[in-house]
Amino acid sequence: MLDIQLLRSNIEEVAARLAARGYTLEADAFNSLEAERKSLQTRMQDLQSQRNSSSKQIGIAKKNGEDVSAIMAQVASLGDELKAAEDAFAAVQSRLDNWLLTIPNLPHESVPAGEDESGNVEVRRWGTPRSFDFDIKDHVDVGAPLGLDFETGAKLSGARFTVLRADIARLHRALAQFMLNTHTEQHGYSETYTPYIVNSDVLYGTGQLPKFAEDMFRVERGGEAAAQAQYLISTSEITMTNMVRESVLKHDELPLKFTAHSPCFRSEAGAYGRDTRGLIRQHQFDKVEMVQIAHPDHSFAALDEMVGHAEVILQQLGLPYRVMALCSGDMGFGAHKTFDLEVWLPAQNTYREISSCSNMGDFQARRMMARFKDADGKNRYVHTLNGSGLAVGRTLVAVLENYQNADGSVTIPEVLRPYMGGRDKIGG
RNA sequence: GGAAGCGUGGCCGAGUGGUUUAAGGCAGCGGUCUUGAAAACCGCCGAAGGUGUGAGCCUUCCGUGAGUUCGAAUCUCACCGCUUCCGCCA
Repeated sequence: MLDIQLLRSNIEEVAARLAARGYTLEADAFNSLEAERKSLQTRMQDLQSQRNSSSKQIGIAKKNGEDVSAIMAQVASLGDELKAAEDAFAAVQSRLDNWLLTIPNLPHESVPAGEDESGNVEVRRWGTPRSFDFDIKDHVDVGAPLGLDFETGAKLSGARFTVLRADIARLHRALAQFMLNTHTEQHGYSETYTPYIVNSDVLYGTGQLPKFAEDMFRVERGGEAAAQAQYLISTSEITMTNMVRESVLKHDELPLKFTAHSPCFRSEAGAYGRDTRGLIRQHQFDKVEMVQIAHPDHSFAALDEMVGHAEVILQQLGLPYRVMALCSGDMGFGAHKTFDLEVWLPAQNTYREISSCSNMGDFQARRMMARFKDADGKNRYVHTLNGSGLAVGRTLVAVLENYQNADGSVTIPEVLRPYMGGRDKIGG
């Protein structure tokens, strides 16, 4: 959520910055709604003030045994008038709030201008794609004999669901374990296990609601009608970030650094026909996520650090990648600044997104009322950051493709061997 | 699933219809004293919002939401959460 003060004082500049990400801010509509809010709020508070002082007079008079009928008569009509004023104000305020919740975050000034992913800027590359002396397969064909079973996944749950068996299942687990251990033991994150089902409030906090309900899976309890809608998490960013909602942290406990390995559930409503082959785009996939709750002065340093943490995973796995600075038109709804990591997939002969690390600024904090008490004693909004470190399914894809051998086996990257019973390859 | 109890500021906790402007304590901050610290003493000390150049003034908030009332932390209803006991259960 944007700072409403900024909209009041400088809506033209806000509109210009949002235009860079393809969002049209209706400035006139805001200004008239805001004018309405102002007069209604002033009137309501004025009436409340009258009621309070009259009621106090009645209390005092009664205590002194005086006649109160004169004041009572004076107050009689106030009730209805006040109720009407309160209702009118609440209606306008709620329209204003609901509208504010649909406005995306402002891109940071360092974000390159651009309309879509073609405007993203490569920051650096690491590693050299391997050259193969045999005809390579994609991960679907490499994985099938090793236990990557799309057919059974579809039988159980439909398209975009997968069963992993045997060595593939273990390799998948090994990847997640390796990532989690690296972030907790070397990068200072605190391991977290969180609910996979959350209340809708929480999704307003991180920005999935109200705009992106169609991307989520909504769940119902058996038997009774749900008191409140609940959803499967689409990333553990949601739960880890919301852990600090509605709280005031101490400035010296920042930054908080959380990591979790969790499944992620996405309806992929807008993705019909895209990435239908293989593991790239699933309704259910695992991800090791990093979240930082940072002091505003340090959030950009934290973002660089977090990108580095994700890079360490790729480097240790020996997977070539590049770092992309997302342009204004390609960033997510709540992002202030985003770097994507794209891993080399030889069968597609291209780099594909495997991690996305964002500084959300105070956008989520304002929605969540997540604050900290600064050294000067003032409460301020924290900055929130999140990043994949990494998407486990896509990392599995990258390992299968980059480490495939002519005989159909797959070499296990050295760092994973302790998690694989010491073996150096699977299959073949 | 059944029963009972409870929900008040960062924390503990008083308050059961009206000068409550939420007592008191702890923690925190500033000061006096001290070589320094502790102790003692003095003072400050919830949040969100509106309005104003400003000092300030005003509104809202006692789990959430409705209701009763001139007036609600306090009364009524619903919901949420927590605790304890019983039942069931990985």
